[in-house]
Amino acid sequence: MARAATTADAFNAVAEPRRRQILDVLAAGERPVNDLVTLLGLAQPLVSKHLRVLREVGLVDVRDEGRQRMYRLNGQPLKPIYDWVKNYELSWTRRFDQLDVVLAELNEKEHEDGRGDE
Amino acid sequence: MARAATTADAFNAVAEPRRRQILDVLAAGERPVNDLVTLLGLAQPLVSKHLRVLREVGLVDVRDEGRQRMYRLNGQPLKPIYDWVKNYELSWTRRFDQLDVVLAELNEKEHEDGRGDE
DNA sequence: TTGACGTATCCCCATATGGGTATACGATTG
DNA sequence: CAATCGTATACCCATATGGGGATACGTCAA
Repeated sequence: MARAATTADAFNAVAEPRRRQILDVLAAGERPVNDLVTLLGLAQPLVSKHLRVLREVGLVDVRDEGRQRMYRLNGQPLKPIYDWVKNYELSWTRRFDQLDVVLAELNEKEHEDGRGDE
Repeated sequence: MARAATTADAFNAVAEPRRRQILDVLAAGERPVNDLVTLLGLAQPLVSKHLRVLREVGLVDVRDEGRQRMYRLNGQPLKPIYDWVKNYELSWTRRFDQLDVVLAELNEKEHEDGRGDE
């Protein structure tokens, strides 16, 4: 088996930086494809492909407007990601506490002053 | 170019469900590889490979203990993910507001009947 | 109608994935 | 010393990626 499809879930879809960029742009409001092409400086087919992935995961909605297609953000599929990482919030906060402990031990050992930097 | 390496950043590393599972287990405390093999029911080489990815992204630390290798969680690399998704928190909350608006419009339409489109 | 525009799709490629199996390597035990 | 445990690595595969170029398709303008 190869890597999971990018369309498997929001986790995979959002792993691609360009896709995050697109969402960041859309966060400001609805946009036609060409706007994204210009703003991101990517080839149009590329943008369309990324948009397709985002669509399949439900991260964007489309609306036909004449010959343009307006894409709009839908953050809902991001919630599982948020919920998952949120549980680790302490883990990088506490990290500093642990680091402090280690540093304290080192200090004691050296027994001679020595406020390390970082 | 193919897809970005799984070791490119935490976003990619964490896109794999098994890797998230591993982190979830380690969140409870340090563990040797075999514990993970048993707990996750995966082949040992697979676990080692996933751990390697996590290591390269800095999501886990290792410590040699006799012939075992104790893996410990380090949530710090998850912060960028948290920071990014956090900005979209409103986006799935507000979603419901927008839905309310749509529903309200639909109601109005049903009552007065007016323009088509959506 | 023809033509131009805005997008999506098609085909081609290099890459590296997750999984499997076999094996290598260090540490411990006998 | 040899045998064994705990892990990591080496290979082999099928898969589908992100990017490029060309083109098809639908919509609107002459």
